[in-house]
Amino acid sequence: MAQPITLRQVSPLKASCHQCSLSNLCLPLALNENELDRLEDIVQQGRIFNRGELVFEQSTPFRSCFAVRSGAIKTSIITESGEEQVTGFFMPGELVGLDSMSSDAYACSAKALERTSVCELPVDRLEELTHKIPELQHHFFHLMSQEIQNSHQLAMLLSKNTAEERIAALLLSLSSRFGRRRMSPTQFSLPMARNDIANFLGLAVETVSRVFTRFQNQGLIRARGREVELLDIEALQLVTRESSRQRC
Amino acid sequence: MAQPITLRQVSPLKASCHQCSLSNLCLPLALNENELDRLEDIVQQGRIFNRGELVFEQSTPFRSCFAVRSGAIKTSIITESGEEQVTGFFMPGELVGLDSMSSDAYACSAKALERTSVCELPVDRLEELTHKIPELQHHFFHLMSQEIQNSHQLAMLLSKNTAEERIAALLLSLSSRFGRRRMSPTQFSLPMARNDIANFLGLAVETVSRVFTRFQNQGLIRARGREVELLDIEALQLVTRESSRQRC
DNA sequence: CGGAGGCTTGAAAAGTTTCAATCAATGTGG
DNA sequence: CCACATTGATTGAAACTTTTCAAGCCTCCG
Repeated sequence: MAQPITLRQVSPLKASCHQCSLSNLCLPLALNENELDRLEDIVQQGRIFNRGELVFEQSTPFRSCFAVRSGAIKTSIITESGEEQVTGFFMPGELVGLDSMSSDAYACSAKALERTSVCELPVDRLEELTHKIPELQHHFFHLMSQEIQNSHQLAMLLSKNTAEERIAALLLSLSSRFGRRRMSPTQFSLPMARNDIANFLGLAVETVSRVFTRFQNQGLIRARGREVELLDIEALQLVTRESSRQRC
Repeated sequence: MAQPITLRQVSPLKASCHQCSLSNLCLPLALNENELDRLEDIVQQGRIFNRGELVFEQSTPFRSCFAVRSGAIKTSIITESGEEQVTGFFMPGELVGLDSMSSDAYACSAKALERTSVCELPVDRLEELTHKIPELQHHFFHLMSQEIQNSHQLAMLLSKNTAEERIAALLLSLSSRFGRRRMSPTQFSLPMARNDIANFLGLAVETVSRVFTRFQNQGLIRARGREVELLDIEALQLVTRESSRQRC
């Protein structure tokens, strides 16, 4: 009984953009059957990275973008002085590596925060394909543009908002990103350490810790280590907009 | 004698991507003659905006990107609460509007900081063309990716660096961007007000002012209003890397 | 000339960082 | 299997940077 199934799955790593649960978040959006097939041809699916493993490393030759299937990835830049700067967290359905498309080397390193499965998209073949399929090119422009906007949002958060506002914003962002998947938007496990959060948000670890406990005392969240429960989402949203309220 | 020349220039606004002095900064990079012609067909050159005029406005239909020919543009987002957040300054040879390519409306407003000349690139026709010319598509991916990296750089500056470091970095950035043009990298006129600088760098105007005078007292710059002279570029570079030095 | 806006300066207040110490959780080796 | 080392998270108090508020100055332009 297993035989015929095995035969049908000769290439098990190749046959699933069609039924991938991430498809509307990830690339295939707006492609027809035929085009999806061509996309699948170039996608290497099902690569697994364990917690702490590098998906790619800054300054090594840029070959591929990676779509997160499950798990989580953090990207970071090592500055000349050796400091790490976390530039982003990537959840399932999100595409890592777009910021490297302007050079021959990766602009940042990408590390798996937990056991993580990704699809690899070699850029040279991807560019060929985007050239052949206008919708895919459009989608790619879309994704990159979105990345620019995200980064602007982050810059805004960092330049204008207090520690509480930044952390509330991060929690809400994670919540909605979990929510888009089948997971609970109010109760989840943070894939990253306090250190990563602090680094990403431009704060000291101690500040992050203090804000978490402050939120907890105010009944906004319940946090034990990386386990987080959002108890009052609306209040958290209010926190992120606090900066506005004051100036009106 | 003028007649035949006039005839050749029937469309004076259309005939200059070839000899444009910005061509290696801007789009035409790596295109052949024929391709350049096709690019020129879709580019509307020579639009002029006066100081303070909007090149495009946030939330209005997204139609075009704009390449700065001369002058300077600032982009900014108006948040729900009505605050302005400056997201970037664009100098000659730079492309404005890439962050809007993910939606049907402009993600930010673009305002001319001084009398500014731009080339308009309608996106629908641009996407057609990038589809036809792989090099142009590649170049566009390149530009957008660079924009992501720039924004990450900015986020880094905002999250990790002091007021002095931020301002030194901005001055050096402007310097190198002026330098790439025919202009002096050490003596120039800031196109933006202190207010814009402060907003962009996430500081209070007063802080910007103080740092300027501090730099002046230290002999790093000479500043009178918007006129700036960089007296000691190496020292300024040291300032930007000060954060590194401390941690080693 | 006078007003308006932009720029500068000072002093107090606020928020965040830094330093230091403690605690909890986890894993290792005796 | 328990003591111990290690790592990450938390808490407190002092130090520092930046903001805020307030006032004055300069300059450009009607």
